[in-house]
Amino acid sequence: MSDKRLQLIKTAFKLFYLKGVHAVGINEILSESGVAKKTLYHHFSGKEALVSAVLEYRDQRFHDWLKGRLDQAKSGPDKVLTLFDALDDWFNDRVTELLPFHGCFFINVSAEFSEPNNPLHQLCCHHKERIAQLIRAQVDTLGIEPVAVDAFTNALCLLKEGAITLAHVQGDRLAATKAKATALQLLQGNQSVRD
Amino acid sequence: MSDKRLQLIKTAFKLFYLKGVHAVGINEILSESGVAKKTLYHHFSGKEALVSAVLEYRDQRFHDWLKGRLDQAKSGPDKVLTLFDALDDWFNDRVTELLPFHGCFFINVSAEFSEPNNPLHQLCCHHKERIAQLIRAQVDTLGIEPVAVDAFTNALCLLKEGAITLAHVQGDRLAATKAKATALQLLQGNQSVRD
DNA sequence: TACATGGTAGACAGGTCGGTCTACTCATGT
DNA sequence: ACATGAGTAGACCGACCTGTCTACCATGTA
Repeated sequence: MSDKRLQLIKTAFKLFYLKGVHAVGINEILSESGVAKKTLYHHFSGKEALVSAVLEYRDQRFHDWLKGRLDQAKSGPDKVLTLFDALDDWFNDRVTELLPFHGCFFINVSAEFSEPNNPLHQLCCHHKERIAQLIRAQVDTLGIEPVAVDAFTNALCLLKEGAITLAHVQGDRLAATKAKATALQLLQGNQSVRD
Repeated sequence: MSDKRLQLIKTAFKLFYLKGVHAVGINEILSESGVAKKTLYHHFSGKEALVSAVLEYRDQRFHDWLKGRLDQAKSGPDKVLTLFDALDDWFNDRVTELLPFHGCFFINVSAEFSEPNNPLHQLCCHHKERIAQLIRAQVDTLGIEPVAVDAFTNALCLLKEGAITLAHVQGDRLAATKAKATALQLLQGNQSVRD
């Protein structure tokens, strides 16, 4: 990957994430990154292709970060509860590699390109599916019945997205903590069924 | 409220909800609504004031609709589970007054105006708080301990927002059903503690 | 040496943006 | 009879948008 190309993607992400895609013009990205317009159109066919590349870039960064965090979890309930500790760090700007929290980039982009068959919207959907797979793998380690794995994975994904929304729209910095408490309650409920 | 003013708000909402605020120009709203530009600037000081009025309009409609649904619930667990039946109808376009589902308008607008101190963002936050109050009132009817009321209200809000996000970004039309199942599990967990 | 490649700076084109303004119509209340 | 206010149509302004293009500069390779 070319130097300038990456530079463009990083700058574009920073601005898109902060202000939204439609609110940021090509020229702003160029002046901020110090790259010439011709170079941009050498690497990307247009703005949409740049947005697409930015989505893939963020998908990779976010996925890697979360996988790293989940891999560190001790076996047992911690395998899933770590998810909410990671979210808590994200919401409260303790993860420098993700930049200051401004909601989920993919939810934000989905909001701007809300048609389900829009390619950018589909990239956002794909990201969410990858993250859900990551969570499912954690739930699998708990050793509960397959039906319960599905249900619990769904619940964790719902709580995760809910926490992101609360943290962003309502500025609720405790959202991850609340979600963790709910997840713990579900976990205990599951156990009592088994006992 | 003037006839033309309401017409502008309705048309603007339809377009903003479908395409996003930044993606829709004043001229499109005018030609779609058949209102003259001068009339728009007679009723609103600018585009931002129009967006603001649209947010208030949608807040009122959504709040009234949800309150109506929740009021119909039978006493007992149904008081809170009705919430997810209502969401299910919304996600699957069985609520004509809310227009075809394109996510939560307030989450979408928050994504485009993500600075917490932006007035439009704050209106979105205010809407979410009003809806949360509605839910809290339902939880109150369950007659559980005050501490549990807080926790359960938080959980329901998280599940609600999560369901909206899943339904929108991932196009998961079953999101409300999944959230309902999780809520039911929490409800049963709460009861087993009391027994 | 000759030439392709990736880069810079920035003028330019065609279009759209939000917003202002003029000139006109029409109903209503005094 | 007439002023007022709400409305229409649409020209116009300056700013900004995406995207193209020219002209030039390095650098590495055949």
